[in-house]
Amino acid sequence: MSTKRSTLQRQIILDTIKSLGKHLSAEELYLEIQKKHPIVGKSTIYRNLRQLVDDGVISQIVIDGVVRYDKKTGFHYHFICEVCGGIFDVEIDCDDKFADIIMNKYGFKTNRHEIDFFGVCSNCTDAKKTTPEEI
Amino acid sequence: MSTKRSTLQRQIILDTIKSLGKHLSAEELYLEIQKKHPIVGKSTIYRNLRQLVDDGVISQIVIDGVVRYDKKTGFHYHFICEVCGGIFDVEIDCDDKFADIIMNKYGFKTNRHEIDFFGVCSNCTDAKKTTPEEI
DNA sequence: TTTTTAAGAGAGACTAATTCTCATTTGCAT
DNA sequence: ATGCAAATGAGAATTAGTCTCTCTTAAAAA
Repeated sequence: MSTKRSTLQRQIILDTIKSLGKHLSAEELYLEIQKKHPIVGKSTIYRNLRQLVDDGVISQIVIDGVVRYDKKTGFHYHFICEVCGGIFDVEIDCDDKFADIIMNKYGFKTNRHEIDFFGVCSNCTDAKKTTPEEI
Repeated sequence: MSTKRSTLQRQIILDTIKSLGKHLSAEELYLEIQKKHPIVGKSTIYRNLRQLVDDGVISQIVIDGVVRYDKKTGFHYHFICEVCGGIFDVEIDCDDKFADIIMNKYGFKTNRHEIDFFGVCSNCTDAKKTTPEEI
């Protein structure tokens, strides 16, 4: 991690990301922070988001062309509900075989992968069940 | 597929995508087409790319925040080489268990997924082998 | 074939998201 | 306390893509 000074703004930004629901875009985060801390400018938010990603403190995901930030950095995937648009963290283990299969077939050395699953989340499935005629 | 008129421009765009190396961005495609067919305007390229994606003729991928177009539409994943930046189509079969695992753990119905693998392609691995002291 | 007409094209205005610039402020080492 | 590099804020610039509006043209109808 690079040498950083601790500023009020950076603290506010990080606190907001940690405390809030996940997967906000920069703009959403900006609006959220505006509510309680109008001191923090938009450039500062973009600048800090970039730094936090570079430092591996948070991670960046792109869903449907929109860049979003995720406080979760460890190993996980994402599930995007095509009905409500919700983005959910998914923790399943399918690490194992990929690297070997790809090495054997292509000679490529894989050190990381990302998976986005698309479908219908449980909330939306339940909602649908109550109005089956709409399906 | 929606009703479409066949125009010279659309043909040029589609031909260029089909004939060229894969995974160009809109801008790259525009520059490429400019070389041989300066008739085709940028709006037309964007408009047609969108239509072709909507019609399922080509597919759209986002790599490192950049939207790219892929003439391959069937089932496949992508491998991104972190050394040369190359994007390769990967065809491996790991469809099977995902949907069931996610349904059991989260109650989410998965109907599709995308995987991006990151690592070092064979070309770049070979290049490295010849200069091991740099690693 | 000519005529008609709506889809498509082209130029460039517009928009949204993000980065950059630069003058000002501020955390922190001395 | 002082100095200075790092960080901030405001807004300009950039980028990627969409929209608008007029002109052109593929192709259906006459």
